[in-house]
Amino acid sequence: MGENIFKKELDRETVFRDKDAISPHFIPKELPFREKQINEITKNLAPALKGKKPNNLFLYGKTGSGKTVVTKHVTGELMDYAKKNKEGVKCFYVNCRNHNSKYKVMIKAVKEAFPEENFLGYSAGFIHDKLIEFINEGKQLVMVLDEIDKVKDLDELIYSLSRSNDEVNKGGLSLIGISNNLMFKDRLDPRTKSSLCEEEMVFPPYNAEELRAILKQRVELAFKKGTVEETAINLTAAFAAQESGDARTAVMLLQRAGEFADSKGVSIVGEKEVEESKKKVEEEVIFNMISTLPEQQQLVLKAIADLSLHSKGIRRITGREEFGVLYSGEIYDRYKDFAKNYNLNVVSSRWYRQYINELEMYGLIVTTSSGKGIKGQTRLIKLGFDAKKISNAIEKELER
DNA sequence: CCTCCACAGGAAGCGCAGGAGT
DNA sequence: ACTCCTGCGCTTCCTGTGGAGG
Repeated sequence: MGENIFKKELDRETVFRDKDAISPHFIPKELPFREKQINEITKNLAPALKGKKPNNLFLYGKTGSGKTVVTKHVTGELMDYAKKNKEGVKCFYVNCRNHNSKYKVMIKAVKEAFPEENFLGYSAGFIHDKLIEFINEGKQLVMVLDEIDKVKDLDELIYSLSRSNDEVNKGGLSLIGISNNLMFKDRLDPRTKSSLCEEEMVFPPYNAEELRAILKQRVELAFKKGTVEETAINLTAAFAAQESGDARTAVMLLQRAGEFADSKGVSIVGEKEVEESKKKVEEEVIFNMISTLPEQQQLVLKAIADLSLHSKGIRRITGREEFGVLYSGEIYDRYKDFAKNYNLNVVSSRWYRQYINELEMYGLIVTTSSGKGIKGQTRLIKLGFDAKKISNAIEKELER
């Protein structure tokens, strides 16, 4: 009673100083351990300032290895310089997850070139001509295509872009392609490949020590002084290093840990908060996995969860006693019951085995071949995560 | 040792949807 | 707009495998 709820919310104690600085989209001024990559990209793009077309560039590296952030940093600097010196250089960034076709990318490009005009609905030919017109004024256009593997007709896109360069006598168009999928290059037309990969660069994952330094830098920007314990940073770095050196998840983990501290009204972020936030992230990952699973696989998983909850639990396997181990056959029987209850069709046992294999690949279950003590040959199946949580998650999904 | 059990997983083929070709 | 093709999810059929039990 009394105090306004918004005032209360705003007055709330927080460990953050500038929360943006720990969001995954933030681009820090300093990018440690990426000097080499920054230099190379800079060297590659510099000719644009002298009116020469830079080489096309292909950047590869796992998620959270700094590809996007480094590229945005360098192109930002380039634009700064160009603006001050009135050079005819323009950079723009496209995430191909949202712009996943040649047409969409081209639209984005001309919109960038002529910001005051609207091009939606125009023919592909018109768009192409418009782009040529822009470059022909002697300008250099640098396109950054993030997640470039998501473009459906990439061969055509790259072909028509490189053809554009032949059609103009001044100016040029170059691109920086970014991907975390190295395999996708093999699916490309050889000409596309050689055009896109005039220069290539690999971004290695960060190790624990590097992650620690990155986190420290971000903590300084985003958190109030003394609110984050050293051990919390170390633990976060260790977690993220385990998970393939992804700096983005590291940053997210710490952000969440801070939010946890705030919501609990604690003024210091310690190991406990980091652990809690990791647990939460993991749960979300599991839930996301389950919700993208086909209905039938959800049923199989539910059968496994249900049996591990309600069976006697302990079984004697090769002398040892193990908890929550199930036979393939009993799971199939339970699955059939579930499917009938939900009025869904029942797949054959052969296909059920296929499901089991896939669930194992996703890491949701663990399987072993049966050994001594069990008649016949079967697979022993165990849930990879807490049965109750999985069971609840599937329950929610099935009541869609 | 042989047979049976309780499966594992390969091969072939079927029906269907959605994209390419014309 | 039409066919044709291809990939996908699935069933059917089949052979293989390691231990239990007589």
